[in-house]
Amino acid sequence: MRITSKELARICGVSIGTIDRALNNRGEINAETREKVLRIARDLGYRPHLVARSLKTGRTMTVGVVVFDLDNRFFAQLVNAAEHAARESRYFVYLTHSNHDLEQERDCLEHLAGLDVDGILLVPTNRGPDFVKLIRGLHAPVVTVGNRLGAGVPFVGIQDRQAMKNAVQLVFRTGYERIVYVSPPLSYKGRENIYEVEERLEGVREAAREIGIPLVVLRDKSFPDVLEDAVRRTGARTALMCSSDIYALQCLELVRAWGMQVPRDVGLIGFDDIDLLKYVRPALTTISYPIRQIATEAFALLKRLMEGQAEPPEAPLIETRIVERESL
Amino acid sequence: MRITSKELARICGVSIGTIDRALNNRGEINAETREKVLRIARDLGYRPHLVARSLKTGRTMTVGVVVFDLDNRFFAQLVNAAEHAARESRYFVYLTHSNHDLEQERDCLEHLAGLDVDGILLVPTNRGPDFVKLIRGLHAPVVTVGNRLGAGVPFVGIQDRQAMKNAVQLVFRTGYERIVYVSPPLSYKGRENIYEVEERLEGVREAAREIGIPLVVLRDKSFPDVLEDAVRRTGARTALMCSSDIYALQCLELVRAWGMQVPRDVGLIGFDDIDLLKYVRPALTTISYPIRQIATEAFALLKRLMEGQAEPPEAPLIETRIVERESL
DNA sequence: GTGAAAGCGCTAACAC
DNA sequence: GTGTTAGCGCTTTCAC
Repeated sequence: MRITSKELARICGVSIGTIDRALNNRGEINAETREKVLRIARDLGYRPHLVARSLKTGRTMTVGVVVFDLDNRFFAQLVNAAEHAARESRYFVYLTHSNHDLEQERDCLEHLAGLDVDGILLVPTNRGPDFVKLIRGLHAPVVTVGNRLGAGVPFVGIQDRQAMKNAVQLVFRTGYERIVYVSPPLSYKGRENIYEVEERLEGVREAAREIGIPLVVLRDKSFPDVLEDAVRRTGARTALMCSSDIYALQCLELVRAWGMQVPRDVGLIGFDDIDLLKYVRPALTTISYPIRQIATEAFALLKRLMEGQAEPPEAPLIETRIVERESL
Repeated sequence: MRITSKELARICGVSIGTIDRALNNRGEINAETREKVLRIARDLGYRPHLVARSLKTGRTMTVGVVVFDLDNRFFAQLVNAAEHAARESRYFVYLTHSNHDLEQERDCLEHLAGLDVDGILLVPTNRGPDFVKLIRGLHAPVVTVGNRLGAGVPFVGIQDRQAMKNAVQLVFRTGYERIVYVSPPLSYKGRENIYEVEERLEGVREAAREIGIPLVVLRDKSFPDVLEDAVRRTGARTALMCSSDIYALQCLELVRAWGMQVPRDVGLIGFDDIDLLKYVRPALTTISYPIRQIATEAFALLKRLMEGQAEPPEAPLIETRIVERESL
């Protein structure tokens, strides 16, 4: 069995209060006594019972993280960076994962609240007033990432819309005469929060309109079936823009299958700059998503919230940059 | 503030004992009373305080996971699968990550023990008797994955050695006349546990000796500097074998840079079958690492251990299979 | 069928 | 400088 402070007190021949003073060096205590307690504690492998401490102090020094997909490289990086930031501030991480399921996401949040986490980092798939109400009822600060809930729920994100506008301009400047934008839905069970997908689409639309470059939007999951037709429809020089790198890679395969080459026959640009791009040829031009920075800033915000600081819920959106490689 | 069972009792006008009977439907209780309590609890958003429950019951329904690298796709999948398995058994996951640091790994384990987790899933980097002693002192069952500690520490893994022997045989049968095996060290700060790296190397060596096929082993981190020489040294048809897919992808790039083609000029085979291979051309032949299965079996074993079952610490190693694609 | 009370291991306030 | 004690929110045993 594990050794408790009470037992340690008995063995050291002092009171439990003295044990506490020695272990957490608080208050006045005889140096000799402290040394003795510390030594015996070490020898016996005493380890404070953090659950009991939490019950007493009301702080768990723990943050919960809720993502909807860990298999996705993207979230893995997010969790990684968050874990890193948390550790630096001596917080531990409860990882939960909602598996694209709206109900499971609510469960995760409720459970984390039950575990009395000091704060929660959430990549939401739910949205709407009921969900916001649930979040407020958690009695723990929540910071969202990726999908914005609005309604004053703290959020850290990037300038999706502006990023796409910049990309469209680059496409135009590079000499392309039309754009096919591939933006399939991220599929969840049930209703979805597709804030980023919508923002990016809006950015493309706005910029295309302003510039006056023709735009075809493919929003369906079955875009591979219609892509070739969309690309070859005219003789005009076409750029394929994708709402994420994963789709861009799919497009790359398809284009190759038709016997066309990137960028000679068609231009291609992705979004996210996922790390596996370094193994892809031709090297994909893309928009970088500063996931590390997002995670770090999100945790920093969460930390300030956990420490009771008043904060504006939404910090300025983070700028992105285009990573120009070979595909455009 | 959150609402407690005591307060709920006051509001419902019953005793705290009755509250418990209603909430956890135990023992005999008047149906009406129960309904009333349940209704009020729901209306008030009562949520059991899991920390307090744990303190009382001595079980946290939580498992700790310790990996040394989350940025690595591989561990992300492991964590993901483990989280999945854990959730199915109503366990929650504490994720910690040792960042390749031996000391940090020990910290993680100690902290998890302090958090009173019911069990721990560990991908160890430390090894040796002191580390095994530390693990035994945790007072929680530990299952290791990836690197074997021996000394009776429960372990779930694959037949690394046999997998490599099979691969060497395939290489030979396919008509290659010599092998260059690339197996750089996984770098940790300090001493490392490289059980799998060693097993794979040993498998290659044994099989090459048995078959009588010439073998060059490149164990250094700087293998890119000497690879070309090692490959071109003779006119014999050469197969490049790598201890992991990541190195195989690096080799692929290098081979291309010399103006050679895979598999026409040189054969290539990796290990792990990481998912990003689906975007790589030529498609890489590799050995699949059943990470999902490993995670699932590891958690299943951990669960039996947590439930107090006596178990042989090491289950039979899991078989692998070669995924034949285009590179060999 | 319900209430009262002890106690999990720790921290912190108070007494000596 | 040290000891004693209450109490965090829950579960569980024992009365009634």
